[in-house]
Amino acid sequence: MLKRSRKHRAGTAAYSTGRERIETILDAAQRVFVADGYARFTMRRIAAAAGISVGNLSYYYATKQDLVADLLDWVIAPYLAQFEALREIEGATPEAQLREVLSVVVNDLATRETTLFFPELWALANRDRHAARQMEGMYDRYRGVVAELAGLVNPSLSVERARELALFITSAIEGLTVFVGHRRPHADDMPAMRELAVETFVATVKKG
Amino acid sequence: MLKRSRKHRAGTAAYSTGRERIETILDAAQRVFVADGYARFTMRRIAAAAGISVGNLSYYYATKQDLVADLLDWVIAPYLAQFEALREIEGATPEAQLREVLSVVVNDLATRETTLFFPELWALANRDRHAARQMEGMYDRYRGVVAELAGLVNPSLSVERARELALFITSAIEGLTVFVGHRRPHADDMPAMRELAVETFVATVKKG
Amino acid sequence: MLKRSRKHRAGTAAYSTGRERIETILDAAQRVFVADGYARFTMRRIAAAAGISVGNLSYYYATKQDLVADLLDWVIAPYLAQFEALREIEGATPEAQLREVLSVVVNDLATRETTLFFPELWALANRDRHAARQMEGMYDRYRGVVAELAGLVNPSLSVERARELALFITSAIEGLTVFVGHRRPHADDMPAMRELAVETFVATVKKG
Amino acid sequence: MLKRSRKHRAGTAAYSTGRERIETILDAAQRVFVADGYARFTMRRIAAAAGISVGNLSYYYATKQDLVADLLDWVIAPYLAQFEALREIEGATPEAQLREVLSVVVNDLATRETTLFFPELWALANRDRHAARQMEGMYDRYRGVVAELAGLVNPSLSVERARELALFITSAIEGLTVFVGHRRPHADDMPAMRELAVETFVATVKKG
DNA sequence: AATGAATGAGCGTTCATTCAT
DNA sequence: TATGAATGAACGCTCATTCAT
Repeated sequence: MLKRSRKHRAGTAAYSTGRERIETILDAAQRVFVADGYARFTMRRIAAAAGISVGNLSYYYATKQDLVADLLDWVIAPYLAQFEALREIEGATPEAQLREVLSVVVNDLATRETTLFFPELWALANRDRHAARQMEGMYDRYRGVVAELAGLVNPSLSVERARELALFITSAIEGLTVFVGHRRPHADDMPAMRELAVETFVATVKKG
Repeated sequence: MLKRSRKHRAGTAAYSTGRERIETILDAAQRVFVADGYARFTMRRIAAAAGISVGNLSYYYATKQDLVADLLDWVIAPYLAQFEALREIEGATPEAQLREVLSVVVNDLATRETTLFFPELWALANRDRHAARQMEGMYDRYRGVVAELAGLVNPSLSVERARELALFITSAIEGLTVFVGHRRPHADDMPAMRELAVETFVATVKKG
Repeated sequence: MLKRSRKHRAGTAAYSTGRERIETILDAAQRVFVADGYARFTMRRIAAAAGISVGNLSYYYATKQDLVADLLDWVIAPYLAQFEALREIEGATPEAQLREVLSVVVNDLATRETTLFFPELWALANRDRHAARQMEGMYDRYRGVVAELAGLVNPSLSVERARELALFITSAIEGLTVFVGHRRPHADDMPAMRELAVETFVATVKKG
Repeated sequence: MLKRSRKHRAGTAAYSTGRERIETILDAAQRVFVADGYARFTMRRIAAAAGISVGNLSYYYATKQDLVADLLDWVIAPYLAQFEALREIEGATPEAQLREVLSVVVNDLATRETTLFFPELWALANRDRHAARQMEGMYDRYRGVVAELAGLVNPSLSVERARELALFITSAIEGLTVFVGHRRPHADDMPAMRELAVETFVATVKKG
């Protein structure tokens, strides 16, 4: 999972200490969210993880909701950056690019952060409108990349059909997280699953 | 959804009232879990939903952990029953049976209970060993059915390969829950997704 | 300040311990309110004063608002009882009864509880609708007694004029609280003020 | 309301900007005190109302206590100025002057600021010695004016008796604040109360 | 079998205050 | 002068759990 971002929603961050502190906080918040889940994602734990007082955490994020919003942006940003980067692999055929994208995404789902973060996010999105909207924004862009590549691989695809295929393929891949993700019971089957995913979904695109 | 279970509680439950009370509790607990998620799954809410006192809930389930354990069995049981039932569709070809199984499972994921319950379960399984074990037990049996049918559809499949294909197919289908499940942003694409899933994964099995 | 009451709004109080506990709580709450004022009227202080845990206080009064509502009833009740009792002084002329009522009320305002409680209540009533309503209920009945006696003392008074006179007289008397109340700077002038109040306001009634 | 004061703060305030800032702060503090009451009279709210940072507010007033002290002077000053002005109504008889003073005071108590400010002040004076002293200083001068006029209206009054009458009259008038003040339940009876107050208390002075 | 009563820890949030810049 | 940054205590409230009745 890559890093970066700083679209914070609260806090002032005029001084350099403040700017750094926000990154410290978001980093700590991510660690807590990943390690303990949303049920134990408390201001106190986050403050402790960031090495600051609860009062100071509240200074930067007046409400937990604000912090969650910023955290999701912060965590999602590197994925977004990754998708944009994948789009720009030069000199490869569209099919090779599609294969690469699917491979990279499947590989990523086996990282500790991704395996632990996303199921929490899915559950959260079922209860929290803001979280749902932020999550959907990310997946929209992800699917956009896949749909675009699908259209290049199989030019007979209508825009709508390319979108449908991308929705199917990306959704299906997310499902692997729960079963072959980091320390999940079938993590050992990861290589076979990656190959199956790539071959199956490239075939799906070609068939239309 | 069907019934069953009561394994994890300490009490006697020898009287019919006791058994009924437990069912009342588990039913209430499921409603709370589905409606509010694990983060708001509290003993107080469950007691209120069951129409009993917190004290009495504690009589049946001394700890929240015990209740969660029984709840998972209780919720999972009907899915298990469903899988067994699917196995026994008579007079159809193996491929027709496989198509039917995949269709039924995809359809089910769009019900409110399934869409809301499973992401919570996946998240929970990442933190709680007991939950992980119970979840895995269910998916094992589900995959067993799919693997068995895959072997019948394509007899050239080794047992191991059939298992792999079943893991891939069932995992991928679960991923649809998050995006085309009940009231999820792409719920309207459900029919297209169901068809794609059935065609794609039957082809995958045939191809081996 | 007299005691009694038990019109509690929250809590269950089915057991005798619970019933007694509510009185313990209200008594403690009154002591805190009188001793520390509304600004320091906190659930923690009240719990400590009652010798119970914050959690248990919350068990009886789920919100502070509920507790305040009950407290006001609890504190106001004896005053109400006092007014009703004053109405029933037998064998005295209406003027003697009116003099007695005014005397009693002026005397009461010099008690510690009254001097400290009522200014807090007045301030609270300016911010809190519920408190305002409860306070007005009490003063309504108080003024009713005075208006009734005024009508007996001076039968030429219209009902409306008697009401006006009662409003004026009772309001004016309340004003003394701040200056000749318990440990207030002019507490020594209490006897003179009482006589002035009685003579002045009886004359006002007679004059109409 | 007029201006003045700045006694209780530690800083320099030698620059005109400093003096202006203090006035900005006191003005904001008064607005908060009147609008929200002492219970919500917080440094943060005041700073926000004054459009400055909490840190800067602390520069001018190191403690909340200091700010309260200055605020009371600031709010009280215009009332004092008003009393002095009343004393100097030329060309009228003493009785006309007394009537005028009582009328003005009763009218003032119906303003939003007075209705909301004074009950808070009375409650505060019961807990805070400084506040009590400042309040008493103001009322002393107010009563001085009334006592002086009483002596002119009824020359047979001893100085002591004039003081007693002034204490009674001014205290009684304050009581009207709670019931016929701004948006109080009997605000509509204000004209009748004003007339009753003037007639009753002028008669009291004449009678001695 | 069921309740009400109780605890102590923890929740998100606000507070007066301090201090480096 | 003025700010942002920080603390530690306290706020109202909810929690899982325990226990007498």
